[in-house]
Amino acid sequence: MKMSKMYIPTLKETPADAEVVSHQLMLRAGLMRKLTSGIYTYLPLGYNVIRKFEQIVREEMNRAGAQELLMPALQPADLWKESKRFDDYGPELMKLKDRHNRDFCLGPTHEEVVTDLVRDEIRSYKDLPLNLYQIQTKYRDEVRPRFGVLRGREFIMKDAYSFDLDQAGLDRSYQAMYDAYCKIYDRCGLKYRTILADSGPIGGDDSHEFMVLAEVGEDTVVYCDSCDYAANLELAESVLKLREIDGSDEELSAVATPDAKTIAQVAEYLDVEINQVVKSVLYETQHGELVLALIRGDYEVNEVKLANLLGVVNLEMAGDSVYEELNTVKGFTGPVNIGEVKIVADHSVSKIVDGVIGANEIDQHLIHFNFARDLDLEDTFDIREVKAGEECVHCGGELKFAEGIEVGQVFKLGTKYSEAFEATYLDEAGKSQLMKMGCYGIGITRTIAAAIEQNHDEYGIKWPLALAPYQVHLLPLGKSEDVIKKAEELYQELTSTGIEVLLDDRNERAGVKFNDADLIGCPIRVTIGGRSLAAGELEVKYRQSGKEFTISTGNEATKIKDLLAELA
RNA sequence: CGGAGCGUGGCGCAGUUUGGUAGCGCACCUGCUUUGGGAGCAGGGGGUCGAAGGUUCAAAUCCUUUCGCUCCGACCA
Repeated sequence: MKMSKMYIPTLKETPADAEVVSHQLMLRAGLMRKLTSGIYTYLPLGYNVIRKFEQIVREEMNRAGAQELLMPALQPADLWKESKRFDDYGPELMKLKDRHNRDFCLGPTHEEVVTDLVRDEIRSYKDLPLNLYQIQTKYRDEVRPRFGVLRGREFIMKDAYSFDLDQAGLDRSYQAMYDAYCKIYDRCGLKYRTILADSGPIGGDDSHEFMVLAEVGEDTVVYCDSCDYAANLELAESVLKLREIDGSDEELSAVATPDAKTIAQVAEYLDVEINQVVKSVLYETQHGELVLALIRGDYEVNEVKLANLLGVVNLEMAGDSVYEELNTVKGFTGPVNIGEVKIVADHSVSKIVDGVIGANEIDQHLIHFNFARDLDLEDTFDIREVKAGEECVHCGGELKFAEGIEVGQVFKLGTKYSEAFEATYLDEAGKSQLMKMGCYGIGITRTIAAAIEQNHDEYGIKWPLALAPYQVHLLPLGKSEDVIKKAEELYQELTSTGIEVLLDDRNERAGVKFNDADLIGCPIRVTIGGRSLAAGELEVKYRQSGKEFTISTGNEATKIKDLLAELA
């Protein structure tokens, strides 16, 4: 493509409202422009990159036996009510009404639509397994869109859905998708890690996330430095060190703790270790159920673990009215005499024999708390948030934290949706069976941003070859006829052999061309200058490594083709 | 949804405290010169100062309301 004819509005200055590098560079390199918060127009160059990535995704999905289709983005609410997700999905679901006041939503994902399709069309075990996918614009009414395309309200996603006869089939489909995802990210030259994940409101059993490690990751990845254990912080586990305390056998008794509302203040006031104080956190589920979570003072409650344990989707810290209702006081809440509240205790409090708890009265705590004696609870659970430096449950190694951008996720859904939608088939015995489902997503636009986060320098983007909008950037310098003629010839020759070339035929000074080339970041830059051309040479620079060298004129196209093959 | 900040030509910003006829850099147009890392000189075009209402002889500036955007948090893939 000739730059003089292509719309590539590069920016010299960094846009003020872009915070992260990928966002800044996507604007600066002329890949996209913002329409409104979290919603972007993809310009020719950016759309080029998107198509590149989509093509890789398509190839690997097809190779793995999936079939592409296209489902509607606009969906009737009835379908979502059938799966209970019209409410469960919460405010993230972009809802709207038509002129007849009927409820609709814009799809953030397509389990409902695809299951509805398949239940009507698939009747026999002979039709399974089936894996359908699409690449489509998705919608999520984000609370806070940010980081450019990393967290948008409208974004492009590849989503696939598998339907199998039984668990063994689902396991095979899942593995096939997992393997395909690895190939996709490998081909893009991305450094990633797969981690165990929480399945969130989508539901299901097994799930892995594909995380691109970067500086601005939104998710915290917990990984072991000596084995391959890695998990989302929301699910991560670690070895719990219980502290054996020789406690007295004294009865619970109230003590005054004026103004001591935090664990640290209580511990200091009473002169006890923080891990003798029991933290009591009051939550309210989406169904209005009240839950008091107990955890040792030196730990934090992991709300995702707690929500999963309770089997709820939404969990919020209780509001002031709840404290009034229960006749207790924020900062002095405790599990004894708390009233109509479900109590969930973390393993970390199970051995406490001389602990401190809130007394449910202002400026009062209870001491000599003995967990086993004073509470009638059958069990304790893991609702504890892992901290960096703790021990790995698999090998005893040290757990570390890293930031990651989630670019893909695979789920085993099981029968959650086939049950809700009665998606069944007749087996060989003529008996009706529920299909086993899986779903698999890749954030297309998000992956592009992640690739930039991982491949850039102070001058611009350094595209991995597979994602580059053009493989070769040709820079003729000056107005000499020889230079222009050579550039035109080389451009034609390379293009005709299928190489993607961007020719900077603009009437610009050398500095402008060099800077734009660095910014746009094509893997190979070929400079054609008056002097070097007269000397029978073309100059080559690799954007990724910075390596510079010259090639002699004559058969340049072949030579450049060889260089590309080397880079691949 | 809480907290903070910002809306002034296409972009980046100053001007707002102390009201007095809207400015700078980049970009754009014309001409001349220049031509290997974001050129120089000269000339030129372009702005309902986010919107609405109010105070005033006079409002970008003061007051009220409202909309939008960004960041932090909560939340989330």
